[in-house]
Amino acid sequence: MTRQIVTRFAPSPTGDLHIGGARTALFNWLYARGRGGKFLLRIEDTDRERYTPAAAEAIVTGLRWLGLDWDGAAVSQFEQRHRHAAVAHEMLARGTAYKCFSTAEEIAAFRTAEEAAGRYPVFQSPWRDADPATHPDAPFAIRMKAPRDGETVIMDQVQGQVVIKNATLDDMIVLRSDGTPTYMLAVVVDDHDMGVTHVIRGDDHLNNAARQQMVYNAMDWDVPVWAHIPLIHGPDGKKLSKRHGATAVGEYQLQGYPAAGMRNYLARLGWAHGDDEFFTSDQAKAWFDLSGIGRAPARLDFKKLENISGQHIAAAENAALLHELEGFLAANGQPALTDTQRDLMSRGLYCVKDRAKTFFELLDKAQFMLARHPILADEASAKLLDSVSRGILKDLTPRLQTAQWTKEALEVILNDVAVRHGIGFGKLAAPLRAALAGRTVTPSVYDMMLVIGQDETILRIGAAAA
RNA sequence: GGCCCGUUCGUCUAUCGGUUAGGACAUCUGGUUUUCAACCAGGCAAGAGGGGUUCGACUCCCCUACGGGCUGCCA
Repeated sequence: MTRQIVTRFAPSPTGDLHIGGARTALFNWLYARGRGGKFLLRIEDTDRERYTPAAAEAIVTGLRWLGLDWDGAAVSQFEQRHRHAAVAHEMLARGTAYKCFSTAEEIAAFRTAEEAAGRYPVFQSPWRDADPATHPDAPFAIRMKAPRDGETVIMDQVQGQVVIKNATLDDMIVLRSDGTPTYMLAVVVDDHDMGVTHVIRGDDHLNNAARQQMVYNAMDWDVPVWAHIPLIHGPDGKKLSKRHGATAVGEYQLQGYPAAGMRNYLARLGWAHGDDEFFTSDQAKAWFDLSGIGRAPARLDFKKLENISGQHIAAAENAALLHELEGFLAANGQPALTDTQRDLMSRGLYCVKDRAKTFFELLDKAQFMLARHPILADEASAKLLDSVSRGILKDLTPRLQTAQWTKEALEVILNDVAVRHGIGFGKLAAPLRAALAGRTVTPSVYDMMLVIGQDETILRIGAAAA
């Protein structure tokens, strides 16, 4: 029996959940969930100067919206600091780490001097092999005693075999002079303690993996499976930043993208399963594999996001779609739907959902269900309600009053009225659309009449024809 | 500067030595239509450059160019 797969998402809470981070979380989630494994969440909050509870909360909110559920409670890395320190001291005891009394100022001075001389060597602590008897009674940092010769090989599921010469790596600090652990130590200890079997993260950590692997070795721990995925770039190919527009997942929710569409789009960024473009999360879980991840950074394409988003809105169950729409309204600080509106929407969603790419568009197309008579005609549709058209609408009204409210019966009536006035159906539909919705762009006039019902239809036509 | 990673249509990608280099989004043309969306038919469009290896390279190797990352007592 093979070990259960455990993945994790370990963001640092420095702001909102970044779109790149969201994709990393998605990949971890897909990998674990598709294999009956566990997906864990750990907040890397060891940098107390930058940490804010609001940022940690934003990450949780973002993941929840995306529908990426994690197992157990979120782990705070900061709370594990004593455990990290204990491991650092164990490394000391094992002789795989040593006390370094060089001060930050000394190291900085060394570096500036070397750079001024045109060199960029790694700092080598003079205390690496110092006799403990010579140790001063002063604060010290604990540095890992990294091998100086040979090379460290990372077997990466995405990048392949990556060889890094040990001479290019310095003895990294694992425990600061104030007794707090560094990130390099903390990740390894936490991942080990949490039983993480697969580390799937951005390739900005690829070089770090070599140093972290040294910590695993120093502690005789099993090295996890590495998978370093390329970062996401902006449409111009540069590193994604604020000027590219939305970088936080929360902004995508506010812009009206459904979570399922977001997951689908993000999954296709840097990963492919043959020619499949549109798929559900269940399919993605079944298909997702590390071997399908590309090695080149991907760019954001909002047009494609919109397209995928529209497909997911069209394919959604009405009840679920309505529920998510209400979440969208709440997130945007919009008033909640009234019972009447919700009722109309659940009956009429079918005729608007396949023509909307986002919830904004969906709401716009659904305007005829949200409004009550009298309908305010916008400028373009008001022009359609001239005296001739109003006359036709007046003529239509008595027929509607006695009509059986089915599409077939309404078709007979409208066609008949159009013929009697010697106009094409389009000429009749245009003012009718204006009367019913006050817009020039709406769903089919039949669908609108059937959804809002006979009474409301007659009231709206009456108001427009007056 | 050093080290590491990358480079197929505008974009996301398929291809895992032999294909007319495929699909999707976008875009263009035509059709359909009750407006919009959708839909149908079709078009445009790619292996960064240069060397090798091989009967044969998008695929393997090297160099160059370009892009990205790391190089902290940040994460």
